[in-house]
Amino acid sequence: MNIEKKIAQNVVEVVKKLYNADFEANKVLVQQTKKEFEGDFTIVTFAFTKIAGKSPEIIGQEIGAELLKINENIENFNIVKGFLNLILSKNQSISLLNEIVDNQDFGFIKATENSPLMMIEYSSPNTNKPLHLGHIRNNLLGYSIAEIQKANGYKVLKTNIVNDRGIHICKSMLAWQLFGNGETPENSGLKGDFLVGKYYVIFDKEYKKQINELISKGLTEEEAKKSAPLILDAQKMLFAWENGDKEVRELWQKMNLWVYAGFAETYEKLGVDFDKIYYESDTYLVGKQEVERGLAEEIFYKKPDGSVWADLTSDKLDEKLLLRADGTSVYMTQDIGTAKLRYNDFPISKMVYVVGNEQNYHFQVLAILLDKLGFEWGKSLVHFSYGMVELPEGKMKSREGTVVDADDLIAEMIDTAYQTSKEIGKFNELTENQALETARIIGLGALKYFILKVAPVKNMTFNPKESIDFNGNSAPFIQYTHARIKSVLSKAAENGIVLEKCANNLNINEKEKFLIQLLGQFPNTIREAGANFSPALIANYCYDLSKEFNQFYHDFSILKEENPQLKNFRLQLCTAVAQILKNAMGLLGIELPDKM
RNA sequence: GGUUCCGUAGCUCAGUUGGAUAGAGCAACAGCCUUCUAAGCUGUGGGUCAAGCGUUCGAAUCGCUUCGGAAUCACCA
Repeated sequence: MNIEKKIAQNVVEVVKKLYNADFEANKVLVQQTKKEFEGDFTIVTFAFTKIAGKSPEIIGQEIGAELLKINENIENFNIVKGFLNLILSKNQSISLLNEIVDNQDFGFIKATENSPLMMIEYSSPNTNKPLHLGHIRNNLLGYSIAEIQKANGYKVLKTNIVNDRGIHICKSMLAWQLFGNGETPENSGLKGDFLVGKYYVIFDKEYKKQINELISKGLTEEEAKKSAPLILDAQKMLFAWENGDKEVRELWQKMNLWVYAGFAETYEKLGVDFDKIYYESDTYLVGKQEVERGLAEEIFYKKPDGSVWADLTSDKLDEKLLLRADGTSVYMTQDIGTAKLRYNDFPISKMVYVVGNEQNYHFQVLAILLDKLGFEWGKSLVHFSYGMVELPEGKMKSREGTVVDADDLIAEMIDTAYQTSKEIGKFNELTENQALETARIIGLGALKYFILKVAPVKNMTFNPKESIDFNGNSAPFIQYTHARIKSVLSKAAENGIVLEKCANNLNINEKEKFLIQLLGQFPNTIREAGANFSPALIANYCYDLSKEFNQFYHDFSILKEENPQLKNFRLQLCTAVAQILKNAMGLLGIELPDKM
């Protein structure tokens, strides 16, 4: 049991004894004492005024005195208004430090045979264009959430549903047939996803031309959009695809493979991966079957034109289309099919969808539909919704060419990291290969941290003109802190210092004590980040810890400390900070270099 | 118009189940490299937590109203 829980438990006992009242342990507020006050943990005593019928100060006095008797870790206390500040013994801090150094996985809960399985879907790209900044946020959040849930003891499966069919890919295919002149990634040197994206743009351009021509001939915009030859051909192609037309299927396969190769490269650069990939071309038919079943069981209904609908008015929502009049499936149909397949494949107890907040409504509906279809897990699905990434001028628009491509951004970040590092002389003692690797870690770290430190629900602004920060609250700052610690530790090793457990009776200072207690907060931070699906909590914890350590680093000597026991202690403290930073940043998918 | 989300310093953002004097970074200004890595440290200035009302011993946090912004309400995925 950790110290906070124990204190809370003690308070319950004390309250029972003093005031003869029952109080739940999880309602006792025990928090790390703020730096400006003396103490390690603080109990808010306002909560007990009604029970005790006394002033918060007196209650603090009384509880404090009793706690002193029953908890040997509590050495003293003080009271400021309604706040009872407990001062823990230095022994407690030192044994906590020993525990952290001893346990490489401090704060992590290991999954067992019986742990529940959480499946996390993220990324879910369309196959008609390259990944952009918005996808980066999705991928980073998805990966990080998966790591955080693993650390919370879940078995985790990362999955991706690839939107590989539909009118969008037909548009690229058609444009490539008409204007491609046999261009391939091999003969053009273009990355596969960019090549396919290029023809998607060409389709759009040509389509617009046709629309404008038709409008000038007197059609309304609406009519022109529907009757332009290109869109008709694309629809024809989709129909042919659905009917298994050999030629169309072959072209489809070929171009999708180009895209997958491109995506694989981007995923690898980003450091994200998947345990199981689903393709909509495999799941949409299953979805249709499920909808047919729902129709047969009168959960859904058919309109005169033949289209199938779900009536959600009893859930205060609208009607929802599930199958078009011509029998083809829509987005929702596919998601039902995908869910069915997944639950057939794995013993999932919780399903998480990492998808942008523009689809809040969609997932609200999906949960209800799955529930209606009799899937017990439907209602409990989690839509991990996140806000959009905006540019200073507003949303990214492909038409205006303001889309920030993932690959470009990654390359730019790494390049900036390389230039900056070189300028300030960080690479003087590194080989070129080491320098490149370090720049990769720093550039990518800066990008990941910049995105993950923001609370997921919020829209965030990204300014491509101002490069992402390498100072202050940033990954490079944390990486730098880690590198410094590693440097101190390796110097200690060079000097033949062998670290051992810290003795209990050391006279450590307040800053050191605070640092240890902060390290002790790591398990709580993981629990909270898991419960709230918030990598941002981890990011900000890493920053706090790094900042705290940097101050410590400046104020106290480590290697030059003359008392050998104290030197050992401080080196152990360094070890613990480095270890926690590495584990915590690992939850964000951010690497920490030993040198920089 | 209905629904959902957001609004905290000039800018970008933290602020944990309601708790102490609302915090960082960037930008500005002033210091600190003969001392374990200056991507660092110290200090100064900067706030009606969008506005109002309410609940509470206590509200940036909870509730209601108003204002501002975004998303969605597609036979697009």
